[in-house]
Amino acid sequence: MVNGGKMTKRHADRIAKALEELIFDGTFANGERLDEVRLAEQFGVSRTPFREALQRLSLSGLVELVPHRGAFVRQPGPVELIEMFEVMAEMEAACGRFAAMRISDEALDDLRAANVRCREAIERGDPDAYYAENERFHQIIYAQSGNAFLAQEAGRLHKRLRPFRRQQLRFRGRMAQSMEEHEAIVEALVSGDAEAAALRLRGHVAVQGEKFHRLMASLRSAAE
Amino acid sequence: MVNGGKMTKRHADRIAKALEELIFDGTFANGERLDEVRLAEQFGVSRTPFREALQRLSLSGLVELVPHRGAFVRQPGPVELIEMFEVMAEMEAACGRFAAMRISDEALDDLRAANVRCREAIERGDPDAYYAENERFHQIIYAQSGNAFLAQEAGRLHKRLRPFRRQQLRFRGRMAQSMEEHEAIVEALVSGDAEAAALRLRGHVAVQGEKFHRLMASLRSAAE
DNA sequence: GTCAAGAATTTTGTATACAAATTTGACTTC
DNA sequence: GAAGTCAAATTTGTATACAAAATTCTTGAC
Repeated sequence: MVNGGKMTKRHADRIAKALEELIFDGTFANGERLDEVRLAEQFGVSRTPFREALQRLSLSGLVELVPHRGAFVRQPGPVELIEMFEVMAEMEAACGRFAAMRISDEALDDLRAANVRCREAIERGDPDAYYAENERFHQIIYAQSGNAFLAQEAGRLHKRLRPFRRQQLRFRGRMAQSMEEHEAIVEALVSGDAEAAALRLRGHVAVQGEKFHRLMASLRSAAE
Repeated sequence: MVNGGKMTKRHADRIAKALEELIFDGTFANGERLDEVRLAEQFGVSRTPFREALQRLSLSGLVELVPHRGAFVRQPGPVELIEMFEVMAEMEAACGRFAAMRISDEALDDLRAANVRCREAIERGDPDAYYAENERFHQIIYAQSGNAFLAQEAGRLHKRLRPFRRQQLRFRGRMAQSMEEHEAIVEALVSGDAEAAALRLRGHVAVQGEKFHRLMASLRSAAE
């Protein structure tokens, strides 16, 4: 019972979301300080709810809150990014390991359906549609881990890495490869092979080899 | 650069820590509402920093913040607890997998030293000392994963589960068994066997078989 | 010209005051 | 007597005012 989709009209919520977007978008540069008075006024609220929003973002790691100094946006650097992907890979592997034993038939159908739409998106050459279905694919696996806590944590990290994962798909041939990996993952889940599911999901998410260079390249371009 | 041990004198920090303790200790019952005005006064501060503290605790999952209703302490129930231990086991397994390849010789010595002190604690029949060294053992492995992000996440969850892990050690024979598992883990790390390290750490942390019943029993007694 | 010390200014942290929303209780009605 | 409705009273959410800390700018000495 986690305040299911109730439309909260709290200013703090709205601002936290907005700031999150602006940080993801790169509107705010990396070390930039978020001026409380200026931005609060810009959002049309007082400092109190604005600071609440900052508090939350600091716990998500998007801003660093230095005592008596202010809030600074904190984009992950190359090292931290690699680390986060490493953890993401392990989390997805864990989800896959559990899901192999716990997934429902309906969910398997949903995965297959998502993959079909993925393939259609590739044929249309539509990376956005592909990304949307890819997202759905992974969310299903999180949920089917049968572990709500794990699903939540995986979702959190996924959200944080979203812009970077998205970027990765724009590289030539990656969508097709990703597609094949998806199908191998479903196959492992269908046959209930926990280790294979874990291994394939880890490999699917892990940033290694060519993917590593591509990530670094995208980082460099983002920095300019 | 995450504000390393700097002694912050912010009220919000102090109160967040204090509340955390009180919730862990079970001073606050499960669904209990945390009255802002009463508790803020009790802590000798105004509502503003007190609410900041609540915000943080809500993001750690220790309290649920219902809009326009208040803050309610949220002790994990049996299901969530099992789920959290499941994730903890996977995280430690991941730490072990990485550490097997990345651990330093000094850290291996530290692990052996911690184990020696563990054994001494058992001989003295001192569960508190054992727990302290056990904690150290695991923290070393987190750090030696060579992944600061993973180490941080593992540490967070470890902290959250601390009271329950501690309780587990009080059961007859568990310390000795835990000790053996520690040594098997070190052995795997020494030989650089990533899969063995992961497997053994997962098994060490996982709550299954007899441990499950014990956890349930301790929960029941805590509820009364 | 550079560096240091200190005052002025800016900015964060906290307290208080006010507004909005929810809960509670009384009163009415069936 | 029970249920519904409306008003009073809490209680949360937000704005503003004040205090404390840090930064910046000025001023003076070497």
